[in-house]
Amino acid sequence: MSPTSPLDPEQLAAYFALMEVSSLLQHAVDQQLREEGGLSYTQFQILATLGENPDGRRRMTDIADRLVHSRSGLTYQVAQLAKAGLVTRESSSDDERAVIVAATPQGLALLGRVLPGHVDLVQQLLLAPLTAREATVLGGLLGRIRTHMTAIPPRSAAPRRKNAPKS
Amino acid sequence: MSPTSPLDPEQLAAYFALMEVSSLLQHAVDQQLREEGGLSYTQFQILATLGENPDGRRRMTDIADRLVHSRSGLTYQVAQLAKAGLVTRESSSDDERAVIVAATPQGLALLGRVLPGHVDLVQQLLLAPLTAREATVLGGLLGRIRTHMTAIPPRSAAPRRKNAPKS
DNA sequence: TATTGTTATACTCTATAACTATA
DNA sequence: TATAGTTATAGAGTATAACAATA
Repeated sequence: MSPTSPLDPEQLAAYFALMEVSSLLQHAVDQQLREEGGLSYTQFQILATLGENPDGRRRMTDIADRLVHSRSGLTYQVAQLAKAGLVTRESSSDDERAVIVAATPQGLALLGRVLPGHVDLVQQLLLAPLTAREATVLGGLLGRIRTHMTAIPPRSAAPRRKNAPKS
Repeated sequence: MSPTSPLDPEQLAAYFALMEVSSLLQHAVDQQLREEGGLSYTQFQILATLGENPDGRRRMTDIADRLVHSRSGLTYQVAQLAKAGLVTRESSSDDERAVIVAATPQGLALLGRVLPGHVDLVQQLLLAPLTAREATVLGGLLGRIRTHMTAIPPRSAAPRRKNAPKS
């Protein structure tokens, strides 16, 4: 009655190391962002997503799709950013239902101010012990996993989402 | 004024992929654990830590060290587990200050009930797209990073913890 | 009818600081 | 004095469900 093989030690080690490394990294990065910019990691990600676009704008739904959030969670976070004057919200002219989030000059400035320290930290914590080639290998493997995870989301172990509310 | 090189595309890709993969995996795993066992991922980790020991016991501090928590956060989580009858707490006979957390039979039973689905999910989401060799390589790289992160925690970007409460 | 987004609400979790007790 | 752990408290974040408006 075991649908899959029970993970050999090598696989277990990979899993544990992944979880521990990402946990430590998230913690450290979140702290740096709060100290240097008063931003949570989530807020930073939203701002960085906006910064990627040349015009610094993006639809709510597009942001949500990238960052896993529930809609309401994104509304909350964007409201925080707006309160801080880092983004603005306007309704789209194309689709009156849609809301376009735009980074303000202050938002982009803060992003620019926080980014160097962020990059430094990632460099020191995550990449320092790897050669350039190893970093590429790591990125390649994780990239494939990401593709797999986002493509195969049947999530077979937790399939019914709308059928069995369980209680 | 750039203390470190600004991350080439390969490095950036590795960083982003790591964060996205771990985020997706955490989310999926947390959901499975809640559905099948009513456990948060943190609670599962505590229980699993106890399960590792032959006698199913461990000191609070030892758990906290492994799982990054603040003391009070661990107290809270262990209290939740105790409330659910999954662990008990007794003061150590060696050191009257210390508290020993022990998994109850129900706790170990729940762990056993939840583990197969957990392993399956990790297998399907994380490991399926990798060959055995690749999993080993991934684990090796991440293991080295973990060692580095836990050994070098000068956390140079956020050093003073007790000096500058900042406000 | 389906989609976009917000709101209300309730809950989980985390962290800080003050505190107790033992070493 | 230093260490182990708890408590009080307060805040941040998240999710669900109900809702309004547009497509």
